[in-house]
Amino acid sequence: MLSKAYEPKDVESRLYQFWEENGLFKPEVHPDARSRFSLVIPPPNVTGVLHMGHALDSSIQDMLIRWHRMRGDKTLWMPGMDHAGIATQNVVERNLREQKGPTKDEMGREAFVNLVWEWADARKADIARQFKRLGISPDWDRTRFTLDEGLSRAVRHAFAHLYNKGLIYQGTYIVNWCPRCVSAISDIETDYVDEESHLWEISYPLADSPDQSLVVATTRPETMFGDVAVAVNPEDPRYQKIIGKNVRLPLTTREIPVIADEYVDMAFGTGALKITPAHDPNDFKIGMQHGLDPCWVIDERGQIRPEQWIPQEIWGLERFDARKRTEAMLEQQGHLVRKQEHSHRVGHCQRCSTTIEPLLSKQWFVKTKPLAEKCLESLDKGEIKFIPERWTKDYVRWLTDIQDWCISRQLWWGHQIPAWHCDECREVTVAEETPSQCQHCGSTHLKQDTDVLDTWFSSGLWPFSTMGWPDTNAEDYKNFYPTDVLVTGFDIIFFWVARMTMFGLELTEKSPFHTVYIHGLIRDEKGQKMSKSKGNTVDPVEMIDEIGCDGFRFGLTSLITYGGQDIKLAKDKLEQGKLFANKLWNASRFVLMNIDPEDQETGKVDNQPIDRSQLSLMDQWILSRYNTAVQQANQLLSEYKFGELADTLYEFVWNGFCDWYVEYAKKQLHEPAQRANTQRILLHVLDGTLRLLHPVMPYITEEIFQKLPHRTDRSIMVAAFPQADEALIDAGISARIDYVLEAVRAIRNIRQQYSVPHQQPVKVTVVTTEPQEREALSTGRGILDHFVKLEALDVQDVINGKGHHAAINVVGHSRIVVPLEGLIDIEQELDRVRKKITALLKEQEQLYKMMSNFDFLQRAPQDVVEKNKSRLNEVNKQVKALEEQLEGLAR
RNA sequence: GGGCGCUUAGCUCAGUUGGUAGAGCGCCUCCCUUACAAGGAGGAUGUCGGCGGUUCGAGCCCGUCAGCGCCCACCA
Repeated sequence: MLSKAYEPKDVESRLYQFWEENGLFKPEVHPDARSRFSLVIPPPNVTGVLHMGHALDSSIQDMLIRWHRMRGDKTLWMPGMDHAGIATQNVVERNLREQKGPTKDEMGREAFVNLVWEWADARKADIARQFKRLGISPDWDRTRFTLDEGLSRAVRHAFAHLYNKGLIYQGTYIVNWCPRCVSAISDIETDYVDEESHLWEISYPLADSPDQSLVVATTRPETMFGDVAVAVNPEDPRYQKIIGKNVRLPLTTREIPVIADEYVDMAFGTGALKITPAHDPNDFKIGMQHGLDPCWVIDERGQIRPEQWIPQEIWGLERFDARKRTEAMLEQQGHLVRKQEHSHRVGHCQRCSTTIEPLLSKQWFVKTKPLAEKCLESLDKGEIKFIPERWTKDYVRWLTDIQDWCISRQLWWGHQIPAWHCDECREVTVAEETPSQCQHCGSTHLKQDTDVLDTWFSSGLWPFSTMGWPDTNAEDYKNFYPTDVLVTGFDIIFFWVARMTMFGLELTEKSPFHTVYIHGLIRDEKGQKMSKSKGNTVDPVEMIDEIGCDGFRFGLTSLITYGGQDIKLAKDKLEQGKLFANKLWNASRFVLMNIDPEDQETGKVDNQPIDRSQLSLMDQWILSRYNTAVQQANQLLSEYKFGELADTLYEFVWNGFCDWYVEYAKKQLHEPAQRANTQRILLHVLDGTLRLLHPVMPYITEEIFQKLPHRTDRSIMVAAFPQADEALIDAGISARIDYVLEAVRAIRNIRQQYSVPHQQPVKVTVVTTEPQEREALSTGRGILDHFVKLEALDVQDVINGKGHHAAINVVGHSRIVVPLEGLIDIEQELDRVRKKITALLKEQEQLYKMMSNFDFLQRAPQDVVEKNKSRLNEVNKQVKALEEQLEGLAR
């Protein structure tokens, strides 16, 4: 027997242990399956704690994997975590700083990396523990980490492959440089923010006639010492005469040429652009085209280099201090023509928010064009599709305009680049395993490149590196690659999804998955993005403690939209999930306590199939609705419509099974002829419903399932997912019974409206010319009788007779009429209604008064105003309804 | 500068082949009836953002405007 209320806590830990101990998360539960289904989890960063996004993401994946497992597929869900290079290194460095420990440079590379490992290992265990609270079912024994030996080998293999094909190269280009992380970062790790700044106009005197000058406009005066030219548009009439001449760089003695380049916009600033190739991507391009050598001003920590072409006053200054000093010096020497307000977009490091310094430096790059083309071809061939489809556009656009990907990072935590520099011939040897000698000159004096790879490089290999690749004979690789569906948020389509398809198609010649399911972002109740800095994050584990895993997951699932809209986290939705779990629990209690054990010893009950020749109308109705729900559930799952799935199941369980069938079953259980069959139907529908719900609500369904007397499976996880029995879906019966139930509602409404006591039977007249409705009423008489006590049921074509004091409701094509004479004291009822109207009118008056006061004061709190408004609305409507009632009574 | 999404009940949102507007919460009335008061029964509620068009018929298709939000882009 089930306890009176569902207690999630002990059930959850007990069952999770049961599942794990019985190896139910493993593919081997279906050793002989003909079809298979596999997923890889988007590996969470070891820096993080589980947030609502993970909860959503993994709940969706768990639904898919549980569903497929129940369908008998051989399923693998590969779990794991990401080393999150830059993020993790930053956190550990910060910890060191807070503990006033040694800096990483004082510790040295090896000791520091060991420390990070220690920290990461602790975090990994923590994250796995949190994940398990979600009730998800990946095969934990396979847990991978992007820095594991196997995955590292995959990284080296991939690097060598791409290098040998010319798809990885080393080059000197402008990269986004974070002076705080002291590393290059990629374009998409840079966030642009509009900032209020200034546009400085500076006069550069002509070298041959110092009394004339050329005025340039810049947002970064401190970089002027790196200028190697001033560019003007070749069409610009203002500057025709000075193209080719030299100007002198203020505050220095250097002279630089005035060049012509079409890139320059004549309308912007003064139409003269200073060219600083070392610190600006466009300037770099122009400089290259004009054969100008770059001239560095700012170093990798964002400080001014001590170089002879830079005024000594600003040596070693931080960039923004240098800007102020430069401005002051320019002003002092009369070179500052103007300083205007100017807003523009400035790049920031995604990890630490530091302003990016575009810096010319030597880095490793992936040549992305050929890889991206493969992705686009694959998309054209229909090998991959996005749900919702609209994300395809973003994916295509990004791949079409793709820039080469800077993959080297000047960090210590990550995959060290498998490239060795020869001390003698200066050439590079790239190899999967540490080479003993230089490929080019045979020298043994080799030094490995000190940089590590962008963390997304290893993530990009995730779907196959976790499966044993590059060993293409690895069991998992053979059995489970390519995977089926990738479930993630839109924020990492570029970072991750596109990198996986690029690498997958190049390295394995297969798309790593055929479907990408993109869900919305979880926002807080006000619709704001959740973030630690705003302090509006919600801890899913706390939520689960509060409302139980199943209720939480159900609530979350019902919020998922097929359109991938962002999700505003509404607490009451989750509460609703909790209530639903409770409802399911109690319905199950009812079923179980109404089953007669046939055999006292084993507790086994009547295990006979449902006798289809003995079905009552309600039996037929519930079986039809149940099988419809089954059909829909299968359909909705295959279409990834999870929100609709939750709605469908909720509606069926609550409004179909509990509200009507269980209530009617109470009667049928008392009829000896119907008792056994009713028990079988209750059990059958309950059993099927549990299976339908299991992918969404894993624990409670398992807990109840294990109490079912006739079950043969050891766990609901391996019980078959229901398939609809179409012979039992009967639209005609459904419609007729739905009509009868509508009639029940109408009669109840009338009874309540006129306060007819429940013991008192009523006479009902139904006026209808519809043959189906007539028929439904006659066959459904028993149902009507059970739900609303009837004295007489009369069906006719037209209202006959005097019908005074009749209450009328319209249902379908019928009018349901209950004569009130003899049922209630009309005078008394009239009096009661009149009194009520008077009271409401009084309240109405008060509310109006209050509202006009609000208007007058003009500063009432919005929520109070709204509450009043809606209350007023209510009152008005009630008054209207009561007046109508009054009219009916007086007739 | 391009692109995308959203606007439906007091609140949060569903609503795909165009065919009588839905759910949950909240609100009102009644009920502790042994599955469940974390419940039951009943009820009220909408110019589907504005305007125009296509259609026998538009929340849905087309055009346009407005408000909100997001993404992308090298203009110093």
